Amino acid sequence: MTSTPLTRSEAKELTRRRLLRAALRILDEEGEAGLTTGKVSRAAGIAQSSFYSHFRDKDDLLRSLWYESGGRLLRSVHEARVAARKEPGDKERHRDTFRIPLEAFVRYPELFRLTLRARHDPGSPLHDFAMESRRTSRATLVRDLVAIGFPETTEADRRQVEMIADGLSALTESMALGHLEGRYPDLEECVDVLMAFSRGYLSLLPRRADS
Amino acid sequence: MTSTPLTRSEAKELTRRRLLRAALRILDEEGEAGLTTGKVSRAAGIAQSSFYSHFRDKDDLLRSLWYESGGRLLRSVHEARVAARKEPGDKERHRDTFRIPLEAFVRYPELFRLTLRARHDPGSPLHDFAMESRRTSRATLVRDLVAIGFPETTEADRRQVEMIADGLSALTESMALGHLEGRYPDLEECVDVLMAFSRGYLSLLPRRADS
DNA sequence: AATTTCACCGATAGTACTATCGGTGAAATC
DNA sequence: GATTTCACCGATAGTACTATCGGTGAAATT
Repeated sequence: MTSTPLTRSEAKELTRRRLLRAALRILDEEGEAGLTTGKVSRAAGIAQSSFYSHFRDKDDLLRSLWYESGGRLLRSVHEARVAARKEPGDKERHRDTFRIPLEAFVRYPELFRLTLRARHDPGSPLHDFAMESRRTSRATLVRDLVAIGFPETTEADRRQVEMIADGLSALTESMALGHLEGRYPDLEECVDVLMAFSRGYLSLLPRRADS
Repeated sequence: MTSTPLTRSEAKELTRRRLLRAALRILDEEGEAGLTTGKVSRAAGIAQSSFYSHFRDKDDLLRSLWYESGGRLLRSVHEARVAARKEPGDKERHRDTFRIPLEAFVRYPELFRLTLRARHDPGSPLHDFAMESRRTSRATLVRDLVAIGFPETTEADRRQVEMIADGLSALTESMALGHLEGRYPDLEECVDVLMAFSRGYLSLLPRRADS
């Protein structure tokens, strides 16, 4: 019971956070069609009209949700992945490249699912953001694979690395979804399977001529 | 220019098909939020109110779309996959297990994307159908994998086969998406990569003691 | 040929939601 | 202590969509 001598701006910021949190919950439970200014406001304990003291309109809320939460999540995954790839050849580091994104997705399930939904729904105000972030993510992964030794001399090479990157993302996401659905309680088992699949695409890696 | 002495029920069936086709196009371009009885009807060349001569309500339209088109697609994939697995050990049959679903997805892009969208959107009237069909699909794949030799004695075994099945679906779907986005014009290249990944999970297959 | 059926129409009642408006009181500023 | 600011409120205009209704004419049935 800390007494609450909140300043005006502190109180406002608190309400804003409640709105964002409520929006995320509603989105996760009912999808974008279920998200209305009325529901969010009621869930946050304010009148529907007061919503507009915090956001210009509904799209503004969604954009804020993306930038202040979702974008951060994806960026952290990329950074962690890049860091993990700094130690190539290390078996445990290799597991990390799967474990870290997996843990990030599982840590923020609503954001993870929001991203997937926005990616597939062309009508979502977040569709373009989701696609853009997907492109970035893929480009990062491609760079990592090239660093490991995948060739990108011909167009066909290029396409192949991109396919592998896409495949790895899809695999990781499906394991995270399975875990969140309660089917795969142990994340390490998920990493095991991801490692097994990775043995497959590594067979496409040409033998090094040097060293 | 065949003259058109259409019977009444033929004309009605034609209108119904136009409605379903228009709905599929709008869904693909704008998502479920963009689908209104007015838009579909106008696109099919009838008045908004006439929509209700063909469907009880909007959900009825979506359900019809699912059962008369989407469900058929998924069933055909399963059947083809099962048939392809009838010849185990054959390299070309193995490729078929990837090629056939891939071709089915690519053949009906709107239905494919509709399925993905419904799967991720809890607010969609098709969500439950999509999840159910996903479960069926997974179960089929698991049975195939067990037939190949994957153990399912312990709970951990069971989980692992399911993960592999999930992974294979996710991989195939991501390749199909990449092709539909124009990034992977050659489906055989997609099959190549899927085969490479499959080399990985096959390494989890225990050596047979007999024969 | 008379009668019935029904796909289609325009009009509209009903519903749900968005976004704006003027008002209020307490916090912030002067 | 007087004044200003502003987060919040209820009320409401405006918009978009759903689904129903009675009417119409041509096809189908008798």
